[in-house]
Amino acid sequence: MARLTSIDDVARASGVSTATVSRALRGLPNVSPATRETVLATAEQLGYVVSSSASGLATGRTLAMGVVVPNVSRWFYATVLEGIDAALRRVGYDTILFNLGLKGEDRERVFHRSILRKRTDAVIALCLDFTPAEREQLASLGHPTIVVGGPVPGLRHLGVDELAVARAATAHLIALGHRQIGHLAGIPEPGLNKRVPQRRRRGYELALSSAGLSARPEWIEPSDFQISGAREAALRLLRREPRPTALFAASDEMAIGAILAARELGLDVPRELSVIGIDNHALAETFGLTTIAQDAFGQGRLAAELMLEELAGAPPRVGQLHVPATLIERATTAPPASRAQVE
Amino acid sequence: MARLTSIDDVARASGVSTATVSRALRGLPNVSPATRETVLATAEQLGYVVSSSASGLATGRTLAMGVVVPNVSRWFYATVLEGIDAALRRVGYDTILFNLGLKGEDRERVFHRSILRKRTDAVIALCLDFTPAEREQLASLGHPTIVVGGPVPGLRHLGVDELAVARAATAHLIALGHRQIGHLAGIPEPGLNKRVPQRRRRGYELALSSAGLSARPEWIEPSDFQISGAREAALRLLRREPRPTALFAASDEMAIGAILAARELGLDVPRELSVIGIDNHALAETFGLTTIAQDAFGQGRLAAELMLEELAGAPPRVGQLHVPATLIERATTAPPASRAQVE
DNA sequence: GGCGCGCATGCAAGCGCTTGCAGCCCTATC
DNA sequence: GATAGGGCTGCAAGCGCTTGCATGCGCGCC
Repeated sequence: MARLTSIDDVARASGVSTATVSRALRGLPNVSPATRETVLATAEQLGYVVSSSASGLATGRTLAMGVVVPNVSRWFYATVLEGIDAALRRVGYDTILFNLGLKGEDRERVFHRSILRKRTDAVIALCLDFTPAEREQLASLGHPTIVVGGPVPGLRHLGVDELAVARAATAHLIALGHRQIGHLAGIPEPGLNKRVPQRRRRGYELALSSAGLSARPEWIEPSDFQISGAREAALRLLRREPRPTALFAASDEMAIGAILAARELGLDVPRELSVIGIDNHALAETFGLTTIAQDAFGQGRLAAELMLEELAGAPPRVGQLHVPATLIERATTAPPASRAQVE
Repeated sequence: MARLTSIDDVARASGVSTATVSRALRGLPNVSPATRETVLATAEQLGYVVSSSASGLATGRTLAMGVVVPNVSRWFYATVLEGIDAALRRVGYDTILFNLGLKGEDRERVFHRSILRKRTDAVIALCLDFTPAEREQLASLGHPTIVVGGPVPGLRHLGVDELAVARAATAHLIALGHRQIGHLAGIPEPGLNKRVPQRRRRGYELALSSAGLSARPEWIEPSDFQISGAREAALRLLRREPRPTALFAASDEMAIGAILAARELGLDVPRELSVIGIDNHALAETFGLTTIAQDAFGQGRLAAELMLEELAGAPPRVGQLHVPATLIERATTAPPASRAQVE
């Protein structure tokens, strides 16, 4: 592989010192307009690109952000990742992906301090479950860190208020007149943040009890956060009698699973069964799904911007950062059919 | 930020030179077992991690692979990305993500030679459409490059044989006895490889003509590769009379859109309409979808391994690399209902 | 007309690591 | 008991860039 053109080549070709080239290229002051222009032109002509290793070594900055994700195929992670990358790309930062894998076989490699450090200026972690050792390593990394998606004790966190979101979803069903409300609950998946399904379930229970209702255990059916698993869970739940008139699913993918299940059972949504989810997943609109929307892309972007600000010297904002979530009413929720008779 | 521990710290603490530390840590020969053990222990104790900038500068290797993707939220890209990352992670390589975005607003930033070079040892690009200038930049990058997913003239490519896959899918429908076969065709999306939808459609046409059938223009309905768009396209197609008895969708997501559309129209799948897709998407099983499966994860892994081999000095394998695809029969295809009567 | 100041530029010392080369010691060989 | 050879180790020169400091120039000011 031929030697790439270095700053010396540019310096020689434009008849100035490397120091001047460096300053000119980075837009630093104290470079005459004429010189700057010459340098820029020669650099362009020579196809010069700064070596990130060399400049990283000299400055101590890598201009790269580590992003730790459990996987990249689920909507939330993929979308947050895109938000992060977009924000970083704007300012010339690179995204270094650390895909832990759901099965977690790579966790140790990432966390055994071998990777996160020295290659990134900051780290954004998505909604993972961390062991105390991992948490400590993240915290002691010596550079800004934030978790997006699910609260992790001891680490700064950015995301929706899971409890409030779940309450709002359930409350919407209650407000429509439903009294028999089931819940497709998330299960704690290995490696993923356990708090998210827990809080969503707790929010459901709180909303019910606030309305003087109580959760019937047989109307709470757990499954993973996937469409297929939720479909099966919903089939189990809906085959039981009596059947709830509405279902709060812990995520849109689960809600879609519920809709599929309902169709298979010949139940009309929303006449015979209302369904609400959380997320505003890409497919939510296709299914006409009523949901509590969260802006995953925006969360990613915000997290990245926070990190960049801190790297630029801004004082760290501590504590939990809650981003808003809003109800989007579509076609899967309606007053219970029975209600018309009751009234 | 406190200075991180450097190789000098380890050297001093273990009473040897930095050269020896470097050799010991990297498992190089000519280090006595005793010394190596001491060094390893002190390094561990001090929490030493090599600075990728410094070692990158010294060796000319960054130990990072650039991965250029159009987006990360579609199944194929996400899955290939996971395959790549898994293969890289195994050998300590990092994945640097370049998310172009479908709208392509960041393309220039990536391609204006400012990013790809000097930070990565090799580049894997996913199924994108490149301008001639971009192709040239990729080719002249001076390090190994490969495209996964769709053939790009002038660049090495790895993926299924699109034409053959589409023929196989269509041929399966023909073999079942279908004579009226429609096609949910992909449209060339901005920034994405146009050849993929084109070849899939061409394969469909070839399969038909091989069987003495001809494609009826009104049975070919184009849409994007998403569930929602395909659903609408399928609704349009299926509302027309006469209606085909089978549909070959250019991807599983499109096939799922078709299934949703059929259900909405009250058509029984597969009795009144057979549907076949391509991919074996994560949702294919949930929908009982018959499909031609391609191993996206494996393609990513293979691409990464090829790049790693070449970086290790192996001679580059040139030419197109076709990976296998296999028919998976599930529940959305069956002989046409009319056939029983005909026979 | 001399002095001081500020701007543009260059010099050179790192940043932390790798690696060719040289040196040392210890063992095997004759 | 020399000698050669090999295994360990250290020295030091970079890798390509950034940046504090010094230099030199031209200008405005008194």
